[in-house]
Amino acid sequence: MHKRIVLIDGNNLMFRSYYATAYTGNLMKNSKGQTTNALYGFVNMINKIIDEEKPEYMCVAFDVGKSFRHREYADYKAGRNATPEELKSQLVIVRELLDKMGIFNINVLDYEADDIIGTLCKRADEDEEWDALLVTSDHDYLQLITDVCNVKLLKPKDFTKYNPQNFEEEYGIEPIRVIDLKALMGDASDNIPGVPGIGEKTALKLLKEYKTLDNLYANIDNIKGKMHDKLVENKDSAYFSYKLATIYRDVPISNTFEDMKYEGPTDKLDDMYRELEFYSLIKNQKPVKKAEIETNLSILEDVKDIRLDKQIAYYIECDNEIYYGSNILGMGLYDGKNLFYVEPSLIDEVFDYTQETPKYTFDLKKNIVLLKRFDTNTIYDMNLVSYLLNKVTKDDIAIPMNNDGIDIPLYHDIIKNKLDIKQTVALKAKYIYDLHDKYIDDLKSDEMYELYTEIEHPLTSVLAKMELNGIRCDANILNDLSKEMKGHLSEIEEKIYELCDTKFNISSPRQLGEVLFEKLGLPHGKKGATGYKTGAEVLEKLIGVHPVIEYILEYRNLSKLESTYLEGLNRYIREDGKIHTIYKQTLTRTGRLSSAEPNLQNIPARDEIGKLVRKAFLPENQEFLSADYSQIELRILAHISGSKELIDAFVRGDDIHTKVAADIFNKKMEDVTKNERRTAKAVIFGIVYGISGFGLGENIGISPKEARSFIQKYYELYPGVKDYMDLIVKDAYDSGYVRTLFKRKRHIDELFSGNYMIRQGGERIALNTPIQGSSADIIKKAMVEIDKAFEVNNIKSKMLLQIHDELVFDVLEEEKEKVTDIVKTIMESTVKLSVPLKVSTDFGTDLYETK
DNA sequence: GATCTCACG
DNA sequence: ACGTACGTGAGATCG
Repeated sequence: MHKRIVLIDGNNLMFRSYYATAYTGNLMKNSKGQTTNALYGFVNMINKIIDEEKPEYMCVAFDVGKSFRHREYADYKAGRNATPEELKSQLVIVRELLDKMGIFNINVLDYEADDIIGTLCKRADEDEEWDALLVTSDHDYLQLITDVCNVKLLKPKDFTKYNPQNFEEEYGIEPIRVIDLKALMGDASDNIPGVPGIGEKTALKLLKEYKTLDNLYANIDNIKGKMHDKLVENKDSAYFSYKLATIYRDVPISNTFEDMKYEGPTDKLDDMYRELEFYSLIKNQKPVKKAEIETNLSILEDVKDIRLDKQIAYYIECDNEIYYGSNILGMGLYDGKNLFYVEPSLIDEVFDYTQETPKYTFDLKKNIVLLKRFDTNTIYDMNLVSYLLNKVTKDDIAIPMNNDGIDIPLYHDIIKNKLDIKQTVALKAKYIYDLHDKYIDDLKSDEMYELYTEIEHPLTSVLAKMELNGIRCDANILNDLSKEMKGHLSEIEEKIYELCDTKFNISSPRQLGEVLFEKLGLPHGKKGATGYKTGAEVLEKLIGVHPVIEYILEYRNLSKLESTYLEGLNRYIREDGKIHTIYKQTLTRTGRLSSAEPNLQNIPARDEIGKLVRKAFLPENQEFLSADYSQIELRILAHISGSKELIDAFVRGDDIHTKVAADIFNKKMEDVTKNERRTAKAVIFGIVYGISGFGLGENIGISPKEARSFIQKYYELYPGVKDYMDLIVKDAYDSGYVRTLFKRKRHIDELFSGNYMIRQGGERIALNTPIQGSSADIIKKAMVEIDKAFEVNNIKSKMLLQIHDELVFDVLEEEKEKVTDIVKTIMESTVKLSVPLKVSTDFGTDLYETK
């Protein structure tokens, strides 16, 4: 019976894990600031190996410092980037982690991990009793493959296992010839020179013919031409490379295989995971906690058992993430002393009884919609606060994933213990209660307490009203349009098949690409990850090249309309004839809202045919009122940059695009052409997004050079804007975050990425977030005030939709004037900037007519 | 579940 | 040499 040992290149797997996620710039960290991304990936890999191979013996080898190769060859591994500090610190911790996992790990001074593994492999080769399996992503190891010694090679997606047979099938050479292969082709990552001009393809071809490097040089005269000369010239380099690529197999290692027996993790492992905050990996929960929870929990029978002298926390669970119309499963309640489970039927009574008591919860908006009940004494919503504080939350759990140093059981412990709904909701209530003080302190010290109390918290009730109210949508109108569209679609479909002389699925980008660019041979642009790109941008350039293009564009246009808006929206019309969207208040990175199930913030508005969908949206009362901020983002840019020129233009009431066009093109405003205004508009938009000359050029169809000159001109004309851009980026680099007008904070980890592109992206985020986010702050504040004003003035009209810079109301005929006045006045004056805020309003009897 | 495409501000 | 505008949600296809 053979014994088998699994030998793992620890350095290699750690590097792999690190770089697998590091490029995004979002390095995973625990709450103490220790980077943990490589460790997390590493543990998962090790667990996978254990799971798949069930090893009885294991050894993980590491490099420490420089090896003998560095002495013999000064340039060895030269040109390699220094190991990042974030990885170095993890390479220290990983050893401790392996100890706790009960896995033998080793390093030997002067040698690299592959030498250690090579040596152990040699032992297995020479000892009848032993087999070995090597795990790495380094192809060098393939030279070690023998009948008893296989290699599990980590490829981009998964492991591939190699033995001598399947290796030879794939490469056409014996495993040991991997050394000869490296001698010829070299290895850029280790700075092994090889023979310049010979790559993998040629090297493999030569070795298939000559078997070995020695034999190749023995028959060098059989090779003709340039290759002959290259090989002769670089013979020394080839042999030197051969030496470098050879894994050394006589490292002094005193440990025996028996020392490397794997007997499962130690009981310290969970503590280590806890320290690293790898909660999902913790397996052995102590049942103690479960018992504690059970003894403390009681089912509420009499609401009078609830203590009212302090505050109480509650959490309500329902059976669907789309909470509108879902079923309440139960409520957890904690009064500072008692932990209750409340049956759904008793919830209302609890709110009646506790009316005067301050309450804390998580996701107040959901609660209001579920209960159709506004509790003015719910003064704290942990969901909103966690969002502002940038806490990690998970949707299905909806509780921050770490306990922030408060002495309560980790949420993960609850999950692992498979607590029932009663215990889960009760414990969630306790979390909300216990973390309250700390979170409020954090809000205050992070200067976002006011943002919370003045804007986000009151806004939740306003949004709940909007969701509960819903917007009327006429299914008949959608159906009629749908019928019409389907007719058009099948006509167009036939035309396309005819023109392409083949039937295929037009909605499949892949099939469409094949037909257009291979069958019809049309000129194609860039290829995407999986094939040709067939987006509207690409197709529009082909208009006129082939008649089918226009039909395809129309097909796309109509099928989008049909599936997303006509059929799509229809599914969301409820029994009351209305659509009730869910506004997500804790999702976007900038502070904007988002709308889902369905999304009512992207109803067609530009395209004439698409806009027809809007005819299905009808007021309950007489009319819709739409009020939208004109150029709010530019006004904010003017304000926060303090650009005198831009501020003056807005104060004068200039048409800003015309004004900028006049400045850029150096002419009077009245002489600006439509085209020039359009160009200026694109330049201004681009500035807000941090565009490049290339991007602007693409966008408006001019050369990058010309585009750059426009941007340059803009900076010269509005130096304040340029100064602001430089300053905000510098600030972001210094502090790691940016803020909006109301101090909403966004951390930008991308700025600290090793990847240039990601850093550039981070700079654009730094530029744009204060603008987009401040705009969100302003309209949110306006919404809160409008809601209050409606209440005070006993207005029956309703706020229905928010579309980032626009509000839509359902207005009673007799309130038209008053509502318009309230809305416009509040929106324009809720925040005083150094430029005026302008709001334009419009009425309509359906959404198509409005605006 | 990832990818592509397209709707909105 | 490379890649190139911010923030969203949703439907269809395909491995």
